[in-house]
Amino acid sequence: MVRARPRISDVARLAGVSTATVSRALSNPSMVTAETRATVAAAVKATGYRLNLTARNLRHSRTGGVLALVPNLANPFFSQILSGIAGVLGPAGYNLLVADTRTSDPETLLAYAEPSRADGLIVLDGSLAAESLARVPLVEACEWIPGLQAPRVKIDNRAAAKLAIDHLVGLGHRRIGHVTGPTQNVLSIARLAGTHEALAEHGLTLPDSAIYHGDFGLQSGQEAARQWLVQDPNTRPSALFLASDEMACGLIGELHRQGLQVPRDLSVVGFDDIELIAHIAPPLTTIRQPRADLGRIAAESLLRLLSGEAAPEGDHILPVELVLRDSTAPWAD
Amino acid sequence: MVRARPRISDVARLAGVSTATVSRALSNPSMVTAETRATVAAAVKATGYRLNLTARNLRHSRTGGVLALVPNLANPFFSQILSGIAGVLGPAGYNLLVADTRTSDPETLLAYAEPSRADGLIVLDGSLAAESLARVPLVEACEWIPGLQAPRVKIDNRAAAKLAIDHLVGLGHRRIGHVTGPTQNVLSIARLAGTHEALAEHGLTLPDSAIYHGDFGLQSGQEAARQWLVQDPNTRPSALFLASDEMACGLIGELHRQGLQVPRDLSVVGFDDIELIAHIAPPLTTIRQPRADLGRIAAESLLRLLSGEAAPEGDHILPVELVLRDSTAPWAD
DNA sequence: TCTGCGAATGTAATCGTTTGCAACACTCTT
DNA sequence: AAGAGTGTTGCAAACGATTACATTCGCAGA
Repeated sequence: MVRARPRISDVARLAGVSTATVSRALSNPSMVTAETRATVAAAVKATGYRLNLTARNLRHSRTGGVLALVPNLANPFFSQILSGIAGVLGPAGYNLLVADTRTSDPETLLAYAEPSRADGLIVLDGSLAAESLARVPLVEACEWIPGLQAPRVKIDNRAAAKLAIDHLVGLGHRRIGHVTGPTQNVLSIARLAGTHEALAEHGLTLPDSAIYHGDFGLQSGQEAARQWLVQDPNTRPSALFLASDEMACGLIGELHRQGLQVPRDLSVVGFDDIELIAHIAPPLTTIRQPRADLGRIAAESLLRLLSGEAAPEGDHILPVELVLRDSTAPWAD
Repeated sequence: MVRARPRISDVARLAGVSTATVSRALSNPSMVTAETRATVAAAVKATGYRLNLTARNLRHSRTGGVLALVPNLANPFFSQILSGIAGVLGPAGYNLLVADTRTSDPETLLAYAEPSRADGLIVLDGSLAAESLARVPLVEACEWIPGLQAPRVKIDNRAAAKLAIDHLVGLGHRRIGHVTGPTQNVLSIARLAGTHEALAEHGLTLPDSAIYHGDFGLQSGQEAARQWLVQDPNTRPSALFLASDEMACGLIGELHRQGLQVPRDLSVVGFDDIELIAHIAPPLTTIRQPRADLGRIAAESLLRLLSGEAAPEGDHILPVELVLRDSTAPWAD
């Protein structure tokens, strides 16, 4: 004999008051007498009543959800960011929805910008079309969409590149190469530009032969290693700055397999400081991004936006840090 | 001059039909004439109408969302599972909500089992209380909650342990140790039991001194290494089976730092086959779990459950596989 | 005694869909 | 010509909350 889920009117009947009073007692307690409050509370307990969020959301014209658009859910890089986001959203009473922008077909993707699905968006993919996202409150995190006007939470990728390059130059390296991310990616572009700039400041250049095109993934790091291996040992880079730790892992793994040692034969600087790379051999020198903070701050910004506050002026830039480990070594030609 | 979002009645007025007809034309096209269908479609386009999901969900008494309860969102292990889940849910028209069970306070957590928040649950955390989840359609994936009656998608952890142990015994190892996960964790328990069993089949035992208590994390692998290092080299294990790859990384990293070599000084078998460990030095021999499949199948099972199908009989067991790499070597005492 | 006021509560409209039922227009039998 | 059957549409009642507005009541002040 299961009876349906109790509604507010069941509570009201039992408490001997109107539904309006129950509603007020629950969501705006100061509007009712302490006595009624107690009566209602008792009735709630007796009926096992639980608020129906869908109904409330309909009435309030909101959804209670925030959608994170992630380029690739399977990529561990995003898990910490999501964790940061979840940590803020949960306590604030919002649901965290996630969607993978790479594996969704464009039509579905368009439906995400749909205000009846989520109250706001956290966009982690810089390759989405600006116009399809124009209508919804959103913030961009990590990556950003050129031409899209929205609060951005990011790091200074150029400054980060400079940290890496300065470190390598300081160790005596003169032939320094760069392994990029996907060609169109805003991060790849910024990091490559930063590399160029930083090298120029030291009177060095980045020849095309020292630019290896990757895609942030392990395989492409491996591929970069292969390209490097067949270059002339006397002119190829003695140090590489890679746009992701994953690629650095792939690269180092391949070099090892070919009998070469890092940092003896090649110094390597990664990017991201993902957890594992502190424990591999050799522990990787890298640029640390505060991933959880990125998520946290993006979520906080979005909440402010949703609560009607004006969008902040400039971008929110988080500090990066060079983490020195054992994958770089002095070099003398 | 922004006008409010168009509703179904706006479309109806423009098309010269009733809201009922519009609704049917959109969600049940075969019920209306091709002609009306066209008229409605034109009106939809003209008004820019988009269905309000909250209203539909209220009417249908559903939420359109599925909630994944993840023990630790920051742990990359779960990202592939989530990816598998997302790949199924998206096309099926469900939103994927995620929540971190570790960082949520118990009260919030209880609210998750709330049917007005999600239509169903995918539980990835075996440490939750069975009674709080009794009411909602759910499936358990990877981990499971003892005493909770629900479809389970998992691997055979004992058989997996046996694969690892058989491999090590085959290489000549006789003193084989195990690094566990968190003590209470169902996976830890199963893997430890499997290790015991498999060793017994070979006439070997697992003394307490060869059991190292970890928590799946990198640090605890490091800690296990330290414990192993101070044991008598003549009696301590010559091979270790670890309940996670992360711990194996932590362990190997620490051994390297102390000047020991894997697999020369110690053979190591991990668990999970997370992506990176194929590229570290040495590439790790491990048990592969089909993580994306776990997520995919869990999501599919839940969808079946939600569509009213009866729950399947037994658990859904996915195959594991021993992936041979270079972290294990023959041993002769 | 009467008026005015504020606090607590009730009434009923509303949020935007879906859908059971009824109405209607046909066609086809008999 | 009446009745049955079929296919299309409209009416209006849900779904379950919130809230503007109305009402009631008690009490202070004139």
